[in-house]
Order: sequence, then C-alpha cells, then structure tokens
Amino acid sequence: MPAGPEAVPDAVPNDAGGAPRPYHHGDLRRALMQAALDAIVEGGPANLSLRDLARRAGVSHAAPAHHFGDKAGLLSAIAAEGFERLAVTLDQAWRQTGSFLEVGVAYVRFAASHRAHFEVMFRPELYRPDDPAVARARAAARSLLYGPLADSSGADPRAAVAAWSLVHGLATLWLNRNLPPQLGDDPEQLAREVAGYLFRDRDRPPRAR
Amino acid sequence: MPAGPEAVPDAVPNDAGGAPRPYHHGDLRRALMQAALDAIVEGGPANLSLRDLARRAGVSHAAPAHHFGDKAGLLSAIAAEGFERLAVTLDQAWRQTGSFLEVGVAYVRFAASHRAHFEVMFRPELYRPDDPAVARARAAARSLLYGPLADSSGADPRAAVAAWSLVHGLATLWLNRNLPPQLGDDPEQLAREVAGYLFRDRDRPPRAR
DNA sequence: GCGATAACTTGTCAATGTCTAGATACCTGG
DNA sequence: CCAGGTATCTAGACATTGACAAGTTATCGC
Repeated sequence: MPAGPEAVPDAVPNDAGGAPRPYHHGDLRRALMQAALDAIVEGGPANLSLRDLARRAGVSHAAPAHHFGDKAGLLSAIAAEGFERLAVTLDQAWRQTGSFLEVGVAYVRFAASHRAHFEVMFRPELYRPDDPAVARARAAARSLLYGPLADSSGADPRAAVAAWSLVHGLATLWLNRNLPPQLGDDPEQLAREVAGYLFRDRDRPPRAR
Repeated sequence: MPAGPEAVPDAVPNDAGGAPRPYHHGDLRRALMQAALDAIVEGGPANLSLRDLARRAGVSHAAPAHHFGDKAGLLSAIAAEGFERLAVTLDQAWRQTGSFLEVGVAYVRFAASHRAHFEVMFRPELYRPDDPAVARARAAARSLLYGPLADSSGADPRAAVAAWSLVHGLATLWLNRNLPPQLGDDPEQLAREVAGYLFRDRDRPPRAR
C-alpha cells in the first residue's frame, strides 16, 4: 500500500538538530506498542505499517521485527495486553459495584477508552489467537464475563451470551459510528440506558452509582 | 442465492492446451466480486489482494482497477451489495412473520450466510462510507432495523438500539468464534434462544424461562 | 576488563497497490 | 459493411511494504 500521501525517508539516525539519539532506544518495545495503538486509532488495524511505526519511534525499519517477530506478533502483543486490561476493568467493576449491569457498562467504557486494543482483540485473523499469552489473557477476561452470572443460582449460559452480545454489539456499533447521533456521544451513559432493557430484573441493587 | 460465476472459461493466461481465453472476460466485475468474497471468507478483508483476485479470475493484475478504481472501491461495492441484501432479508422476515424476534434472527442468519459481506460492511475504514450507493443501501437497511419498533406505540429508540446491539454482537462474536462451543454451531437457533431474553415481553414469549 | 548477548542498522528481495500507456474487442452510426 | 469510438483488458513501471540475512554497537554477567 503506497497510501502515504508524503514519502518520508526511512529513519534518520539523529533527530534534526537535537542531541544524537542513542543506539539503544531504552524502551523501544513499549514505544512501538504505543505508536501502534496511535496508528490503529487513526487508521484501523488494516492500515498498520511496521515501517511507519519504526519512523514514528525514530528507529530503523527492521527494528520492530526484533521485538515482535512480525506484524502478527505485534498484534498478538496488543491483543494480549487488551484482554489483560479488560479483565482488570471487569473485575474492578464487579468488585466495586456488585452490579452485573455495571460490568456491562464497564465493557463498553473499555471499548471506547481502549479503542485500538478492542479493535484488534476481536479480529483473530490479524494475530495469533493460539499464542499462549493471548489465550491466557482471553480466558481470564472470558471467565470474568461469565463468572458473575455463573455465581447466581440457576445460571443459564445463554443469559451470559445475551448480556455479552448486547454490550459487545453496542460497543462495536458505537465505535463504527453506526448508531443514530441523537442518542448522544457518551457511550457509557448509552450503555447504562440500553443495557437496562436486558438487565433490569436480574441485578442486585448497585451499591455505587 | 448468489450463484457462483460460471459460463465463462476460467482459463489462465498461458493455459496449457485449452482454448485461448477471450480478451474480454464477459462479466469480470461479477467474477472479481465473487473471488473477493471467497478470499475474504478464507482470510479476512485485511488479507485481500487485488492481484490475487486477478489471478483467480485469470486476468491481468491491473484489470480490477478498471472496474473498481482501487481496493477501497471494490470493498465499497461489496459493502453496498451487503447492505442491499441485508435490507431485503430483514424486510422479508418482518413481512412474513411480523415478529421482532424473527427480524433479529434473520440478522444473525444473514451474518452467518453472508460472512464476507458482513465483515466488510461494519469496517468503514476499509471502504468509502460516504459513497452514494453505500450510503443509500445502509440507510435502507437501518430503517428496516428501526422501523418495526418505531411502528409500535411509545417506541423508545433505545429499545431498538438494544435489539440491534444484541443481534449484532451475537453475530460478530459467533463469526469470530468467541462463543463457548457447548452452545452448538447453529447460529440461527442460538439467536432465537438468546434474543428471547430481550424480546420476551415485547414479542411472542419464548419457551425457556 | 572482556566475552557473550541483546539491541539495533543496513541491505536485499518478492509482493502489492496504483499509475500510465498501449493493445484488443465490441458496437453504433453511416 | 465497415469505420471510428469506446469500453475492456494487458504490459510495464514505481514506490512502499513485510520479511529475511548479515553486520554493527551497546549492555550485561562474570
């Protein structure tokens, strides 16, 4: 894809005018991850370019391969991190509110605030879903999605699927701007209102609001 | 329903022994679309290659550009066709059953049976969402999603969003194999069961619970 | 110190998207 | 019937990309 409107030459060893960049970046892996997240927010995972990330980080075009192997390796790392952070988010929401609805709201809030992670996590063809770190993190997040409902008596797995589907669909439709604008631009509020249609008689009273 | 492209000898440029392929393909546009749908089912929209499509159709590498301009043009055509067919599907379901739930089930069935279309339609960064044909078809499909609920008295747009989110989330999670396998592999049946949790007091009550 | 090793660079190659120019078949008007 | 025009397709070229191989430089363990 020669999509770049302007062709910037590959990594220049030194910043223009600044002090010479040290040979070792220091935390290139983290810097490349962050650059990737920025790039994905800007243009989606499909338009991601390893060489562009290298330029953003000020390193040579082949440096990313050293840390991630290849493009799928980078995206696998992003997916794993995303599932880890999602698990933390859902766990906190459940612990702090005891409300199944608030777990769903937290899911939507995560998608909106970690858009790049979220867009990668649910596109398995972009990365390696069987990567151990990915599989572990995904399993943890999944158990937190099903867990709260499994705790309640007479749990039906289809109820959890309904809840997960609702918040997942809302999150993806919101991210893709497929919802009517008159619903406002606050995904969290929208999630709380919309999810109420499903959760209304299945919830403990929330302790926090 | 979308029958494969035939009636044209799929000869490769230097096909050994066969009759020489005619200079004009006959229906190259349709053949390229079908090849693209096949390729997307195999590897996702991100791994789509125009040159690969040209090889599949037995034409030169630049032939696709003549019909679609560029890659985004091809994907725009796929998205437009997808929204058109989705609108037909939803319209039929509503007319034939008069059931919100069955419209939702039809949505999931469409996603499963038109996987390639569906995967493109909801990735606006891959195509040109403002393309007139796309915008028109998308608006038609959207009105059929909101229409049935808007007809009923005291319609709340958030109810429609809840319904759309549920079936959309279920469809995407099913396509990405993110649902527990013990729920079976029939998306239509799963949709009918799961959607019952939301539609239950707005529609014919489902058997369960 | 000093060798081992990790981190990064440079060079290269096949593949891709897109552009330009040219070749070929169809088709309409006379 | 046939001549020119146009739609369709081919051929070539170029910049960009992902991946690989081999070399260079800094850091770390001992």
